[in-house]
Amino acid sequence: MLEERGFPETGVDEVSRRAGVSHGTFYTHFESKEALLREVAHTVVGEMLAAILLGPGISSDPYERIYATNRQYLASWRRCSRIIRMVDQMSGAGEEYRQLMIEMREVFVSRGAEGIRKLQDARLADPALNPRLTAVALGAMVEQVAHVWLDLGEEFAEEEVVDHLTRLWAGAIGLKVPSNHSVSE
Amino acid sequence: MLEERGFPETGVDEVSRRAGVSHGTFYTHFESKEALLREVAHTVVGEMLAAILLGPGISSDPYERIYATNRQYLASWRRCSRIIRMVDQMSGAGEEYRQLMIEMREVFVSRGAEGIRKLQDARLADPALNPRLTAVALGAMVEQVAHVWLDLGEEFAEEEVVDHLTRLWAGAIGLKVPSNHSVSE
Amino acid sequence: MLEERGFPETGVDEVSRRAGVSHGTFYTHFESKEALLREVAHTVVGEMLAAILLGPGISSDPYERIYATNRQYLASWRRCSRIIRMVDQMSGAGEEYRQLMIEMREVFVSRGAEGIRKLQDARLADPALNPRLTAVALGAMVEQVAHVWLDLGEEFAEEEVVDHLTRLWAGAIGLKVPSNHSVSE
Amino acid sequence: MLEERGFPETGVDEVSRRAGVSHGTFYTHFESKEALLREVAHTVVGEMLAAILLGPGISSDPYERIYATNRQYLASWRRCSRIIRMVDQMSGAGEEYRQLMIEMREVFVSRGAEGIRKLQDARLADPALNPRLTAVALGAMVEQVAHVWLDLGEEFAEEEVVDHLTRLWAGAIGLKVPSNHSVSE
DNA sequence: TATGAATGAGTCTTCATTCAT
DNA sequence: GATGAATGAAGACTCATTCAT
Repeated sequence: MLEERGFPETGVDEVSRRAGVSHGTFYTHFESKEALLREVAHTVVGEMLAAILLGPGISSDPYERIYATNRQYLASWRRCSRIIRMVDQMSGAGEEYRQLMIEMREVFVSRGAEGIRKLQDARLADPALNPRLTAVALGAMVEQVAHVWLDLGEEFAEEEVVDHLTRLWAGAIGLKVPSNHSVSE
Repeated sequence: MLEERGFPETGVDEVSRRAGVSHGTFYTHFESKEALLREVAHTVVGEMLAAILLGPGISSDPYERIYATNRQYLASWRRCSRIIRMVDQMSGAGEEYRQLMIEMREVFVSRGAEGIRKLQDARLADPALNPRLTAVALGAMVEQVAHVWLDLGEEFAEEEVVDHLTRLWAGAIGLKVPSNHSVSE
Repeated sequence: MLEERGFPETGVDEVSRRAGVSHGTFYTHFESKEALLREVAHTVVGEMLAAILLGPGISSDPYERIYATNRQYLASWRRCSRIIRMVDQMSGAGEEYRQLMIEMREVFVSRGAEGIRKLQDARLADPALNPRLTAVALGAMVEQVAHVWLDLGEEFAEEEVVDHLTRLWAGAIGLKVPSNHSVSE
Repeated sequence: MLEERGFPETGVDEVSRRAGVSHGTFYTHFESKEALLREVAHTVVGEMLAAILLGPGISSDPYERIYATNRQYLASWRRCSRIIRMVDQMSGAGEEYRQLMIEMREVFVSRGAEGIRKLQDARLADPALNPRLTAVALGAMVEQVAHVWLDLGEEFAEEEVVDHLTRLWAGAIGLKVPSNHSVSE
């Protein structure tokens, strides 16, 4: 319910009530309201990372891999978006949260950068691109599309979203889109 | 200071103190705390829109235009990011703010989609792309890069960021990057 | 509008607005909000007294006189009730208002007592009654009936109310109700 | 202390302080400041009603019964007057309070009217009187005398007040005062 | 360990009053 | 004299936190 009303707007009473305990009991489990967010944040970020890091070598085809990762990411985001964004919001207020966001993003970015670098080495991607900056930008694209699509109600079919994100990503780094990949997957 | 601590965490007292007036005076100017955010939000969104809508026909070269728009956007974002993101945060709580975000995004998205459609008509962009979804995705990329770069402290040179965003955007839609645009420019 | 919302609930702004001046101007006319009530109270009490003291020797028939006075009182009350009751309310808070109520009542009571004494002397009223206490009680009856009837919405015809008050008053002091006074009069 | 300063002038802080708890605790017991008045009002009205409805068949002599009821009423009023009048004051502002007053009065009035009707049927009271209007008027007399005497400081002996109220009431309805009831009783 | 009454700092808001124009 | 922006004390109410049971 943190994800529904935001951290400052969510009261300890409400949290406790939904957990089926008295608000007094809350403090046997968490040192403070902030400690709750800390815990939740770490848990969710962990889940997010785990989800992404799992689906690795489904395929050796670069395009397939990008596609699989994007699909994965969107699925994870659907579950975690509210909390992640809440932590992102808090990053304006507490350095701890800023670090948490940076850490989380770092995993995605470094994986993405590594992948791009390999494609460049294999002459499959534009060698002029800064791998890290490119990974940041394309990761940002996927993340923000997830938000706009899932949270702000842009109406697209999931297939179409994943397909486009992958095409755009591939096109952006100069990876030729294989002719056998159609919009309908 | 709204942008520093977030809306719920910022007290009317603090706003007033920084404005050098008593908290009573606050209510001479704003009907309520919410009215302040409303006013600020509309103002900032207006500025954002104005800034973007200005720089039009700088060039007829599609790549140049994308480049100019990205530069423009980043400059605007630098001034407004905190407020825009605050409104975005609030969009989870109040429909009004959600609408504001949607409206603002709509302007960017529809302009972008229109541009993409024209490029497709001119055979300069991949005709298989859904113009709107593409505009959403690439707009999201620019927006989120601005956030990650400016707010979360990824260290890149501004030139490099603008250059890459433009390359990626161009590549994504299949616009061939003219040879005379280099990363070091 | 004091009479509509009560003294504590009526703001200086509201008073000023209705008077068509700025709230700043209020203080050129009244020293304070309390001064306003003081002034209004004195004025209204004055009107009330004036109204009653006017209609004197309409008739020499005691019953007629009681009747005329009751009718008079009800008419005055209709205009002043809210303010009078407000002052009565305030009498719990400020001695000044208590005095005002006492003064006002004193005029009615002493007139009433005087009338009763005369009737006793003329053997027309029960000589066992304490004139003052009787005047207090019967005055209280009229006053409170006015309130219950006019303010709390008991549904009676005005004629009937005046008639009954007079009958009751007359009967209470042992004044024989002349046979030619009917309820329908 | 509500009774001392009136509802609008009494702060939650003051109530809490006198109750020996913090103002925060107030809201553990009452949902709002208004809820306090509501509760107090209902309680007091209940007490008032209970007190009156108790003393029933002390005697079968009509005069005695009127006397007993008046004494009873005055005693109850002494304890409740301030709160009752506060509710009466509030009846100008909130319909709920107006209803409360009307309900309370209704009990007294209907009982009084019933009594008068019986006396009329028994040829002991003036048959020309409207029982309800008469009950309203005489009830109003008792109520307001209680206020003037107890709250505004008219100096009378309690015995004398009860005695006179009874005489006046009896005389008003044409009930012959038995010779064995003296003023000094 | 669980509870929930109690706490009190803190929040938004109102309003009588002042004062420079 | 009239104005209305500014003031700040005060009000009702919230809520994270504590603690006796």
